[in-house]
Amino acid sequence: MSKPTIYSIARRCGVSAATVSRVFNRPELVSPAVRDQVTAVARELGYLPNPAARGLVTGRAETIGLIVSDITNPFFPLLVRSIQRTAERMSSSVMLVDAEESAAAEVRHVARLRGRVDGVIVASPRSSSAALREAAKGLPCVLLNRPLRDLSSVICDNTSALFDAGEHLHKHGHRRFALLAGPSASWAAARRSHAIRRWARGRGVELIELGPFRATFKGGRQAGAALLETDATAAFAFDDLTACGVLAELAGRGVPVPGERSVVGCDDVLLARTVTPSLTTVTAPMDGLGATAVQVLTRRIEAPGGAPEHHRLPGVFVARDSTGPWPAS
Amino acid sequence: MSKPTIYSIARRCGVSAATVSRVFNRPELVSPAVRDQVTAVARELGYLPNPAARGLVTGRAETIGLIVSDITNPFFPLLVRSIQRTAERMSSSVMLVDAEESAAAEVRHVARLRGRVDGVIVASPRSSSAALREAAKGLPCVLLNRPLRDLSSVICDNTSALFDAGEHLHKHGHRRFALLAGPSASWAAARRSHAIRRWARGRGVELIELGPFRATFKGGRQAGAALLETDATAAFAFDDLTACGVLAELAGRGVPVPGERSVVGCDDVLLARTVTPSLTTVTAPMDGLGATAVQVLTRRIEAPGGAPEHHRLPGVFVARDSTGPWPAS
DNA sequence: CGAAACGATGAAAGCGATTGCATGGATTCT
DNA sequence: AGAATCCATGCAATCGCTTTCATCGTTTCG
Repeated sequence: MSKPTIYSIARRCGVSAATVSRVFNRPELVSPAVRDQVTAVARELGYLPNPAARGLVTGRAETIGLIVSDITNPFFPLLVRSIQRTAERMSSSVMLVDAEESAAAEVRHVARLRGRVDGVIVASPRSSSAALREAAKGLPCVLLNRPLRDLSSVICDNTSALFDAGEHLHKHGHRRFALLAGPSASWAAARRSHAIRRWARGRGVELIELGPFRATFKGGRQAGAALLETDATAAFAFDDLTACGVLAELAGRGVPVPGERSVVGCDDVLLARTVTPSLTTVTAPMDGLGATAVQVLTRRIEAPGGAPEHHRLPGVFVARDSTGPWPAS
Repeated sequence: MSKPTIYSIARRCGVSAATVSRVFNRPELVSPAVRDQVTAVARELGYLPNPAARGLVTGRAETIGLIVSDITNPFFPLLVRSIQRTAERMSSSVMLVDAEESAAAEVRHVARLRGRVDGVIVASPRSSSAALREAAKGLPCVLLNRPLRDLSSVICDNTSALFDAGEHLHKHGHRRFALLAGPSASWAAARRSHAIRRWARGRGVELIELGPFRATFKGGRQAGAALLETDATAAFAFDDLTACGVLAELAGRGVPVPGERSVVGCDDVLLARTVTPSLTTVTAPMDGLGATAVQVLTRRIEAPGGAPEHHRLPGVFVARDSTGPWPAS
């Protein structure tokens, strides 16, 4: 007994295959009686439409591709989850691909995905803009955390939240700050550094720039060590992972946080709430980012001609325990 | 100018579509001259075979499904990466689905995947054995970290590594141990607890059983608190995440590790090397687990009738800085 | 030299669905 | 009542590819 098809159902119901197809796609075109019978038989036989066959005629795979630069980065899991949820609501599946931090792999993978998916989301791409543009040619594509004029993009803007972070520290009495810069190839790193510089200049406080450091725990430890060679009392880490490294380094050297130094992270990954002390950071609107990306992509899939959309979602500052008054009360 | 198909290529080359198809699938059947010409024209036109059309006739999607119980658990990223690599080598893609810790979602997702994939890997399933069996009926399936007679499985066995861990601690002078049990629904947790109990009994040392605790950082902090109410000098945490929680709790209360207490984790996730002190733990052979799972699945896809395979890969004990002599020297 | 074997190619039949068009019976309008 | 609509359904083409079988020109062998 091979897999049930619309034909086996049609035969059993004494109708044509077209009618069976309609029952699933345009039920309003079928009389209630037939509709019910077909539905019943389909269930009984355990019928499942063949996606390949459907895809062949509709030209849709009902699947989107998601390329992440590094799946081991704690930033991504929540993003993936949010994207998956949204996609599922639009009844598409997600093909996840990990580029393992390689720009080359990134474009290779969008090439591979082409044809198997209706469009792709590239999260925090490492590739050059030119490479991305080329790779996405003729394929609906949304960039996450990387603006690019001719492609759609959804970015998280932490500028104002970082201002808030600065103000928070300033109010606590801090006057000498350290900027622990992230990887120079990262658009987000550049943007964050820029925001912090701007704030410091506007506030007229001292800003010591260190780095760039890699966006890893280890990079954070190095940043922590570098921090201790300055007399900055508060530091902006590139992201939470780095901030955790800083925390670990300071803890290892017996430097109390926030007693002697305050540290702020960025992104608010799971880790941020769980380290000790819990991280003061900037919450990225993960759900919003993922949902928006999927929606924009869906729009581009349905109207491939349309103009690229650009969305900017703000992060929000959240104070926890890694920042405190200076001098310590 | 619509997408190139084997027909457009065939026309341009003055051959039949069948020949073009053969060039890609059974090149040895085509004369070198024709083969080269077709290849050249295909490249020139940017031809890509349509997976839906191919899938329709071959019945293969060249895709495998991967269901993880919780993508935010640091155990998974490396596993995903390894599975993806292996799948890619067999030129299949991976559809990743996060079950968000829900048993119901797990089986729902394997149902959804059915038809879109050639088979599925379910990693650390939460569902009941009966539910899994039912869900996998007629679909090639491999379970990761959950043995089940009638389905194939690949499991990581830490029994002997945990013995090593015990011996390591015993040699360091520890005589009173705590077992911080993991979630009762987890097969891995049960197995680990069992191994530790067996070792302790064999060694004739005292074992204080605490828990079960959730397999989260927070669960770990609770476990840490519970640990401090006993006079055990060394503790076996369920996994690294939990162990990190324990470490954080002890650090928060000013209890030096490994000075006053030793802690061992399990899995050796990225986190384990990066926390302070770095975790003594049991390294899971991630690459092996992922690769084996994909290979077994491939075999089941190609020979759906075959008997289920069961693979057991041992973890290996690795001593780092969270364990030390007792009493401290 | 004729028969057998072979190698390269083409014609055509699906794979399982969607969908535009035709059909025919029932309903509604004048 | 006859014409005009409308609704439910069927027919058949189509999506792009794979694959079996037939064909036909060459080579090889006895």
